[in-house]
Amino acid sequence: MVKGSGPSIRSVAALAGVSIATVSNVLNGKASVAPDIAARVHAAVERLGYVRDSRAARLRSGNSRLIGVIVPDLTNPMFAAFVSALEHLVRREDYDLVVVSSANDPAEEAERLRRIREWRPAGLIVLPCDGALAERLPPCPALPLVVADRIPDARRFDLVAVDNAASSGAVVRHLREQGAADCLVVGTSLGISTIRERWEGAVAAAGTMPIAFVPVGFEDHAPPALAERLRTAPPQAVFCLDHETTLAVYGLLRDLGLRAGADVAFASFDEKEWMRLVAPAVTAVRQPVEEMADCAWTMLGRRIAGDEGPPRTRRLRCAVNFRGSTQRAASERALP
Amino acid sequence: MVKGSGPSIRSVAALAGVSIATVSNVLNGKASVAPDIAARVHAAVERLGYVRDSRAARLRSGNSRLIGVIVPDLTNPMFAAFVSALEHLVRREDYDLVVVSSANDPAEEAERLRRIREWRPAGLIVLPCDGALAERLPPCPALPLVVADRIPDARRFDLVAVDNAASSGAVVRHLREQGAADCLVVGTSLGISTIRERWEGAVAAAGTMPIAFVPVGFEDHAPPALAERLRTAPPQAVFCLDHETTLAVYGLLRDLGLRAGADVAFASFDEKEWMRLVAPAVTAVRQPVEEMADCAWTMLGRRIAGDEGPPRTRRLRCAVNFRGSTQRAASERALP
DNA sequence: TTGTACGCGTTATCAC
DNA sequence: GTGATAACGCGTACAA
Repeated sequence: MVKGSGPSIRSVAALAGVSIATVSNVLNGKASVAPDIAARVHAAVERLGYVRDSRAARLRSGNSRLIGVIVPDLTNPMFAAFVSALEHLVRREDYDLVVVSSANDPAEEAERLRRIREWRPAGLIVLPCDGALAERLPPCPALPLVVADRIPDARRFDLVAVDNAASSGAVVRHLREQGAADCLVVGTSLGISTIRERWEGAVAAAGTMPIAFVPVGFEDHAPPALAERLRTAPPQAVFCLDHETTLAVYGLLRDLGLRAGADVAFASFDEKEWMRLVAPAVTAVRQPVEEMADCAWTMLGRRIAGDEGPPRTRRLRCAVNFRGSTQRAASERALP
Repeated sequence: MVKGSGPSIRSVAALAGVSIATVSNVLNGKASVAPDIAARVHAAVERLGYVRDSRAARLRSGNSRLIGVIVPDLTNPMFAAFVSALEHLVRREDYDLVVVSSANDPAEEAERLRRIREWRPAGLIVLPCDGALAERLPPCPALPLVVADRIPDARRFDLVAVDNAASSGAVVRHLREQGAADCLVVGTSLGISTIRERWEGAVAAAGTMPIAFVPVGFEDHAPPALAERLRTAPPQAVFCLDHETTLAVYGLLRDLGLRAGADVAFASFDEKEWMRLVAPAVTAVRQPVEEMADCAWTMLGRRIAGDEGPPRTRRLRCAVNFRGSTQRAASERALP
C-alpha cells in the first residue's frame, strides 16, 4: 500500500494465511481448493478491496482479453453505434475495449495503430480512414485484425462492409421510377471507398437519367458552389451519400426554399432516427451497423482462436426505406 | 517469437549488441546515449518491428497512462461526443482511453467499474447512470475520479455538469413570453439527476402557467398514454428534456397531425444538428459537451498530479437557441 | 553503459 | 488431492 497501487496478491495471501499461488487458484478457479480455504481467501479479498492487476496477469499468462478498435470519428453516430455494439459483444466474452479515433487523418491513424499495439491487444478492429491502410500497418501477421466499413486497397485482411453499390442503386432506381428526370449526388469524397462504391452503384442504376456528383469536404458543410448549383439549376432529385452531406444539403434545401419531397426528391445514405420523424419522412438507406459489428467480432474471434485461413470478405445488405421525400405524388406536385 | 507476442527488448538488445538497459534508455530518452549506439538500437527496433509492451513498462514504472471512462450509453450522441472529445484531450498528453458502457444499468455499472480497475488506470471519468454511484464505488480513495453530467447523491467527488435548471428555466420563460398558456414537459425519468434538475428549473420558471411532467421510459418510445394525452388535451407547448424524448415526441406530434411551431410550441433540451435544419427549426438547449469533457479532464489531471483538496463542482452554462418552433407568430397561427 | 533486482500474478514443479 | 515454492513474462530503475 505504501508502494504501488493498492493491495497485491501477496497482502491477500498474508491475510488469509495461505500462499499467493493458492490465492491465484481461488480467484481463477484453476485448481481445486478446499472450501474453507477459499472462503478465507475471499474474505481477505473483500477486506482489502483487492483487485487483480490485469497487466501483470496478462503479461505472465500471455493471453490478452483486450480488443483495440480504431474509428475515423467517434462523433459520427454510425461509428459510435459500431463501437457501442462492439463493446456489448466483446464484454460478453470478457474482453475490454480500447477505443481510439484517427480523426480521419491517415498519419494519426498510423500513429495510433502503432500505439495501440503496445497494449498487446488480442485483436484489432479497424475502420480505416482511407484505402492506404496496408502501408501503414506495422508488419505483424500474428495480430488478428478485421477491417470494417471502408475497404482498403490491399485485400489481405478480413473485411466486412455493407453492400454500398447495390443499396445506392436501389435508391436511384426508385428515384427514376418516381419520375425524376435527373439526379444530383452529393458525398464527402470519392476518395473514401464507401462513397466511391455508392456513387458507382448510383451511376450503374441511373441508366439514361443524367446524374452528377458533387463532392463536399468534411469541413465545408454546405459549400457555396453547391448552393449556387441548387439555386440556378435545381435537379429533380438529390441523393446524399453520407450523413454529413445529408445534414448539409437538407439544411441548404430549406434555406433555398426548396421543400424536400415537394420541390425536389431527397434521399440519404446512412439513416438516422430523425429522418423517420420529419415531414415528409426522408427516404434513406439503413446500414446494419450492429450486424456489421457482430460480423467483425465473429471474424476476429475466429482469428483469435487460431484460424489461419485466407482473408474473407463479407458484404451486408442494407434496408432501403422508401418514404415521403421521394414519393411520386410529391414530386408531381412540383411540376408546373 | 516462439513464445509470447513478438520481439522483446531482449531481441533488440541482442541484435544491436547492447544491453537491454541501453535499449530502454534509448527508447525512453532517459539517459544520454552515444549517437551511434542509439542508431544501432533504432535500426534493430526497425528491423524486428519491436513494439514495447506497455503492460510490462507500466507494471514496473508504476505510472499508468490509461484513463477509464464509463458512460451510460454510447449510442447517445451526447455521450459519444463526450467520449470523442475526451479521447482527443487525453491523447495530447499521451494517455489512452478504455471505454465501457453501463447500458444505463446500475448493476452493470458496478461490475464494469470493478473490472476497469484491473487495468490500473491513472484515473476514471464516470458518467453515472443514477445517483447511487457512491455505494457502488469500490473503496479506493487513491484512484483519481471525476463524475460528469449526472450528479450522484453523495457529493464526495469532483463534479462537472451543465446548468440544467437555469437552461431549462430559460426555455420555459421563453415559452411563457411567447404566449403559451400551458406546458407539457416530457423526460425519460425523474430518477436521473439531469432530468430532475431540468424539471425543477422548468417548474420554477413556470410561475402561474400550468405545467406537467410525463415520464417516458428509456425503451417505450412514444407510449400510448402520452399520445392519448397529446390528442385529447393538446398543450400549447411541449418541452422535451432529453434527446430520446425529443425524438419520440417529435414523431408523435407529426403522427397526430400537430405541426411543431404552428399547432404547438416545441422545445428540446440537448440540441442535435437536425433541429437546426428542419422547418421550422427546433428551439433547443445546446449542451457544451466538449467543454464538459475539457473540464473533466482538467479536474482529473489535477488529481492525477496529486491534488488532495476538497471535491470541486463545476456547472457549465448552456446556450439556449430560440428558433421557429417556439415563435409567437407560429403559435398564434394555431389559435382558431 | 551494464547488471540485475523488481513490479505482480500465473504456472510448472514439488512436498505432504 | 492440496497447498507451497520458485521461475517466469518484460521493461524499468538504480547501483555499479
